[in-house]
Amino acid sequence: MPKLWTETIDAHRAAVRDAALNAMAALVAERGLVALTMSQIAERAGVGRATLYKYFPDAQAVLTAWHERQITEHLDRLTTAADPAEPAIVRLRAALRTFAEIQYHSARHHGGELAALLHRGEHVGRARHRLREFVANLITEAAQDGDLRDDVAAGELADYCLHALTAAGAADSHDAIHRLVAVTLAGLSAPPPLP
Amino acid sequence: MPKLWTETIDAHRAAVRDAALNAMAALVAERGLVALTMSQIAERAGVGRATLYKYFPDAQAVLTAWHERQITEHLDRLTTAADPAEPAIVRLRAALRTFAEIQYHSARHHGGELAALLHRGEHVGRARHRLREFVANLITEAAQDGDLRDDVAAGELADYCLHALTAAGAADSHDAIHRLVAVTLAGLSAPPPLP
DNA sequence: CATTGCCCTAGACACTATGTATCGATAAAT
DNA sequence: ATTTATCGATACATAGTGTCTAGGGCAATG
Repeated sequence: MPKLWTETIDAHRAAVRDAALNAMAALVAERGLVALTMSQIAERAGVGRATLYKYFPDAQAVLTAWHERQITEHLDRLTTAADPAEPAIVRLRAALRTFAEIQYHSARHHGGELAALLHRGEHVGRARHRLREFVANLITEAAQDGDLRDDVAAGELADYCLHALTAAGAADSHDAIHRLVAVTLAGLSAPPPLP
Repeated sequence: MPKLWTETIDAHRAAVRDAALNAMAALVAERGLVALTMSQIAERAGVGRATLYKYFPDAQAVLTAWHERQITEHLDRLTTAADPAEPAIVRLRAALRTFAEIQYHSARHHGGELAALLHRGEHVGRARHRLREFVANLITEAAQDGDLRDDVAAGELADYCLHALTAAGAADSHDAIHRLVAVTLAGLSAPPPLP
């Protein structure tokens, strides 16, 4: 069984990697992005500084990896947020609500800077793109059902949704989140009155 | 006339300060936020490193000052975007359109990281708050005219608007910006159908 | 025109962070 | 028990930080 070998090794590597990402998030939350250093990440993660360099080449790479992990995790929660048997508009509503909740908690646990960068910036790449496509597909489906406007491309509407819902980070209550989701959905569902 | 003295001194200080902020923006755009250093800012701004420390205590302070300058500048453009004689809904539309244009250009000139942080984060403070209040007032007025929904607080709607329109940074054309503004306004104007 | 203040530049300093290389130690797999 | 791979520690040259001091430039006074 050569499997066991790589399995435990990989498990350890994953643990160290996770510790580094968590340490990074905590440091940014309390000291800001600009002051982020490899030394502090290593110390906070309980790992040798030289060892950390074997996992990430620099602080920017740690930040990028954290982004990737967060967005992947968010995507998992979104995809399991709704029963696949429901109509698209219901699944969309559930996904958007979940996304808003994530933003709400994310803005509180990590600092504002991390939350702000989470769903922007080119370096995020693949995971960010999958998130956008997931929402865009739901929108396309719902539009085919006649539940949403179809005069704007689904991709553009998905961008609109994801950005609008980041306002949940500034919400001051759970009810405010629900109102925000309702307003955002109104932008999607209302057909244009008269050009 | 001791006035002349302070006038030219202040003019010089403002020039150095501006050069530092511009240098900072350029550096972040091409090297990223994490790699921002006082040395590079000073060099790029054509100013002694020790001198820069008399203007800003650290790199974070330069970043914050840049934010403040940008948002103040944006607010000026928004307030002059519409004829005060027009009804509130027209002024709101003009302001939102202007804001979207700003986001579009901002995302291209400065890197994604700076644009992402621009309208988030607590350290921005006063200017950010004024921007929010300006939009909130327009929304309140328009709601009183019966042109907008009044079932959600104007402040929450203002947050929704400003976040939704940051999607303009990802737009790929001028027409896309117009569609985004229309969708965002639809979220504001549509009264809830039936709870 | 010389003087006075102010501010800037430049250089130096001690300290911390970076990135890399090497070492013995540790722990898993054969 | 031996091999293999990683780890922590240490070391080192380079770069960034924050502060201080000395010297120069320039506008406003006398």
